[in-house]
Amino acid sequence: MTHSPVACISKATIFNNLPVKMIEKLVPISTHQEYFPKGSIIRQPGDGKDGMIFLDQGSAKIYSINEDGKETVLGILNKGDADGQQNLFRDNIQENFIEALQDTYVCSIERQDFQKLLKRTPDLALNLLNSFGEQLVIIETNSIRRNSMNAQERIVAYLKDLSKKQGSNVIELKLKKKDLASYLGITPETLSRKLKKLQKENRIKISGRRIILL
DNA sequence: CCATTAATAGGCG
DNA sequence: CGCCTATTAATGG
Repeated sequence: MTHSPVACISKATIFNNLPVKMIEKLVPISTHQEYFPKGSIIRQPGDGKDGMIFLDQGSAKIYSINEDGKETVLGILNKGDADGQQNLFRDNIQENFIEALQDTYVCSIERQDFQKLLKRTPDLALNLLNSFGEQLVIIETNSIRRNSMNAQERIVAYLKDLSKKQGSNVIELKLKKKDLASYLGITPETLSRKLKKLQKENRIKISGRRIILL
């Protein structure tokens, strides 16, 4: 498959309102189409990688590992999504893992290069800021849900979000159920039971990773 | 196929 | 609800 850097960058939502001219400026400072097979680690603590990444193809999960060796899924990246914008501004130590859920192609931009460009490109800064805001809302929403909603409510809320986002009552789960459970802050067992309960109550229909909202 | 991982089930605190 | 264990299903080589 041929790869156009411009097209690739355009797909990244943080850059999607930028004129082509500006995107072209990004091309020379970006690395394109690094390939990560399904299950491989894209980023991890101590890998020395510095900068942001975005997904050209595939999907990935962001997670951290606590003292007990258990992982908490913090978020999902889908095609066109970006992560690590913070790294463009501050010298961060990578504290999370990012793992490819499918065969994934990743493009990236280094902080140093980006900062220079940012200084001459105010529109870029604006877009980035908006993107930050969105992510903040998502993270906050999930955080609030974890604190104030019970397991079943969180599951339903999540399913509704996804339905809205995918524009259909038929939902395709990108995450394994154990990862989804982690993301929702519950155990896989509880997720499994609640889903079954919801199905029994005729609120959803489950077939594997496909769930239909009724 | 076999081996490993994921999902479900049931019991218990 | 989470944790533990057992069983079954799915996945990958």
